[in-house]
Amino acid sequence: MMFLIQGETGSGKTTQIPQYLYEASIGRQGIIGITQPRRVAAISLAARVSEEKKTELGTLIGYTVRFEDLTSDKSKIKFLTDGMLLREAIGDPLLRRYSVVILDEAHERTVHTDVLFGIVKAAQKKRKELSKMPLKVLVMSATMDVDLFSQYFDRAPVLYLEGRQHSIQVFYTKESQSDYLHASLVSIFQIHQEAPPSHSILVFLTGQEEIEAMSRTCREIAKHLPQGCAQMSVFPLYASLPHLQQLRVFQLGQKGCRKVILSTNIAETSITIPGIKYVVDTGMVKAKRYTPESGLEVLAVQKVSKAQAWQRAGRAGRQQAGICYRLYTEEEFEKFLNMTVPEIQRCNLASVMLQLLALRIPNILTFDFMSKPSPDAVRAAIEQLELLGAIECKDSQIILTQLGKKMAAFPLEPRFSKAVLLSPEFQCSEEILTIVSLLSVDSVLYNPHTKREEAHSVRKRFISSEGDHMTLLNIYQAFKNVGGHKEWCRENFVNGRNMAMVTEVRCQLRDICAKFGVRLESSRSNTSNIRQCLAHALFLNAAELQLDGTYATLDTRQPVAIHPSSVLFNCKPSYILYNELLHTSKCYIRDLCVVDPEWLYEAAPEYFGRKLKGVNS
DNA sequence: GAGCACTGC
Repeated sequence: MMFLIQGETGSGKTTQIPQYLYEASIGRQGIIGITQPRRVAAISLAARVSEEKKTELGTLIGYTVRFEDLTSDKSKIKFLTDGMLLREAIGDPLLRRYSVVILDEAHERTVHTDVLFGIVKAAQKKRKELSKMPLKVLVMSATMDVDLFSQYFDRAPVLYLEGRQHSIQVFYTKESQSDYLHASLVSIFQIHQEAPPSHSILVFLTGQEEIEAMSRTCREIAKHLPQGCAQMSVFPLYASLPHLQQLRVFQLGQKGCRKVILSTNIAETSITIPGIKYVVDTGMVKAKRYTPESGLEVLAVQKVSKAQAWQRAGRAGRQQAGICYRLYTEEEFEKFLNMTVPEIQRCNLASVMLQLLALRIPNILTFDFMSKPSPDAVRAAIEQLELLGAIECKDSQIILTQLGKKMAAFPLEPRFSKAVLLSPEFQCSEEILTIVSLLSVDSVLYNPHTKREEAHSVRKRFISSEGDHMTLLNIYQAFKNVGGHKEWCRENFVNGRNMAMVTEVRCQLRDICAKFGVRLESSRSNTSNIRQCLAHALFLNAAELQLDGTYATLDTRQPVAIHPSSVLFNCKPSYILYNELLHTSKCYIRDLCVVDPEWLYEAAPEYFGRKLKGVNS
């Protein structure tokens, strides 16, 4: 059985449907699992349904997210992140514990949901063949892309639910706007002068810097408005804004004072702000794209999709009828893509391919994706995994190696799990675990731009001439030496929350290591072992100093520059590893580690032999 | 001499 449910936000589908299914005894033989793209959503939905059922959270209704499992043997309805269900599937590709799987928020098309589409489809078929308990699948989406879903799931029937969304009037500009920042300023103050101050305005912009600059401008203009005009409070909103400041958007506005929220697309899905009457949509978003041929990631401002524009407009009609001003013409809107390109077509696939192999998918090259990634991206991922020793390609068969099997067990990018598994050979597992943990969470470095100089000078004592990895390691070790004080974090411009996360991730990785009997030891004062180990795992991300003083990557000879945030910014080591290559205003490499070229050759002699030949010919 | 959108295991 397979159903698609299309229902707008507010239709109550996510909280009600699991309960109906449970009451109809469909959950008798197994669990009803409901996936969510975000942790907070999984947790809060479980809490809400549990309350409606008047049960204690974690008994009949529970949730599972990374680091937190609030379920018991009694749990029949379980909310979990899509990534978590994917992890579970690696241990049990048939998802035997589940009688129903509900993939919610499917329109968001996260990589995890996209892989799950294929997994549940295959599990359903396989369970039928084996005459096991049938798997019922429900896919829930808020947008009209259900046709694509229906087609993928063999023309599964679609149920349409009525929403409780209020009507929204949409206005376009008459003429194309060359400067969307200026256009949004004009719109904000026009609304401000015409509408009652209790009507809040939500403006969609592209990034932190733009939002901070616009906040300043708005506040400045608001100061000089004519007598009788209402006051205005401006709230910036973006993900890297400290949590407490994010929460300010939920405060009730002062009487007679207008709330203006300037936000990134975080307000599109993750954060719902009450009382929005007006939405101003610039039609722009900052998004990452990936080029498999060059391995280049590009972060650039681009046009939103139609679906995204509708999602934004919808934010105006949550509590009352709303109005959306689009700062582009209707003709321009018609040229927007219907849907945002799913993430699976915009990312490095190494992790995904490794997971598919761990899921024992017979042929990952022909895996039934709803939206197929490009053959180039698949090829690049396979190549990467082969170079890392995770897979072997024999007679057009791709086989997961013993190493690859272990790599797939870590919640890490393949190159990082490779570093962890190699670390015993270099007697530096403790240090590698720390470094990898530091790299897999948001930066622990806190750089408020008002105290930039101070942060810089305080951090000097941690700087290692061997690069950013070693500098981060120094910071972590200093943090541990003082017993992980909050006070210490404040004094040293370290983000305490992210540091706490590092500790949690490190514990999880340590547990997985223990399961595999990975020997854990410290290299003590020997740092070259650590860098050698990194070289053996990150050799695909190496750059070489050129005669003219610039850098080029060894992989594709892409010219790159050291990012100014690196401790190596003013240095010119001959060979460096980098964690990330991102094109913003230039091609920058970030998070660097000084290495010896011999280590690179040792790590992958054949590969570097090939690369050298390429240079000479 | 930059300034990175957003998630997740």
